[in-house]
Amino acid sequence: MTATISREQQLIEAEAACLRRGAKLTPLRRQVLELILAADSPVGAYALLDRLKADRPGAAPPTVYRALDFLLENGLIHKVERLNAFIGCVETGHGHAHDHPHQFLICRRCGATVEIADSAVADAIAAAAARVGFTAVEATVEIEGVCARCGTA
Amino acid sequence: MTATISREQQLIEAEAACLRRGAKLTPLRRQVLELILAADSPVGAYALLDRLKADRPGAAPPTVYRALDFLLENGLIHKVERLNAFIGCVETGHGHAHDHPHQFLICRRCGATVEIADSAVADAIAAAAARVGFTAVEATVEIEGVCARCGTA
DNA sequence: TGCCGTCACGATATAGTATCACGCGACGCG
DNA sequence: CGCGTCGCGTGATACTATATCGTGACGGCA
Ligand SMILES: [Zn+2]
Ligand SMILES: [Zn+2]
Ligand SMILES: [Zn+2]
Ligand SMILES: [Zn+2]
Repeated sequence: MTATISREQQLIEAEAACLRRGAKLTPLRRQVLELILAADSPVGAYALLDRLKADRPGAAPPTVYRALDFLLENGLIHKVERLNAFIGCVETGHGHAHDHPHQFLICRRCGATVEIADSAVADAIAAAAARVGFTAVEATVEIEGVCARCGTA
Repeated sequence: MTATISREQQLIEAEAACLRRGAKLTPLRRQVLELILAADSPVGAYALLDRLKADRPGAAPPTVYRALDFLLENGLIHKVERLNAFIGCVETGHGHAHDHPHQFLICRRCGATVEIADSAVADAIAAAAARVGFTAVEATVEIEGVCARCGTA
């Protein structure tokens, strides 16, 4: 399972990024991040809460939402709006910017969700916005369809 | 107020589109659509419910959600995922397709949300998906930033 | 050392969004 | 008339997210 290696690398990257930013990846926050990275699809806040309760019986909604806020602010995870769920950020090149252009591909059959960072899409969006005098700051792009695996099967 | 004229035109278009599709725009559904078109920003389901209750004291969540489902299925409105709110579709050219490529521009200052249909964005998205073997069916594109009015002010 | 501000987090309550399940009456059709 | 479908009323429930208060740990600074 190569995914395990990638997950651990992501955790190491995350700790490094927090160090650079002066942000504290506390045990609780790290544990929530681990839970998100361990899942193979986006995870809802209450699913995280349930899993968290195994270790921390006192965990409540604010516990997980505060951790999620931290992880979002530090660019370690993203929210998938269509699913009300959270997924780890795969971007490691630029040091987990607070916010970077990205898009999601969501498979309708298997639920797999992958993050891509296509600059042509980002450019087209910025251009379309500028054409009507709108200054784009951030864009949610969530593409539903059928992934390669499900398409051939 | 030219918007009023546009709204009435939208309602007429909506009725025509439903006739063509064999769908029934009942008084309740029409009223919900009117409420959505009357608002100058996207409206939440419970805001609609509150306004609906003025006329229909018995209205409950399923009342409005069923109407919203109908309007969504018939392409008369869209959901803005980032806001958990609904907005009228401005597309009248192709007869309110069940589903057409579109993008939203959401102003962070004034909350104004406008729908555009930029084919360059749609093409870039389809191309980016195809590049990784993904067949795009539908895409949510919600662009946050500053609108022309707020940018110059 | 003592004071103080900030921060992470526990704990309780509440707000906001969406769906389920049941039933009934209107309508269209054979 | 018998029957199926559909629109919608009604009550309950599930799911998602935030508000508020308190407390203990830590770090800066006289
Ligand atoms: Zn990312
Ligand atoms: Zn798939
Ligand atoms: Zn539209
Ligand atoms: Zn504005």
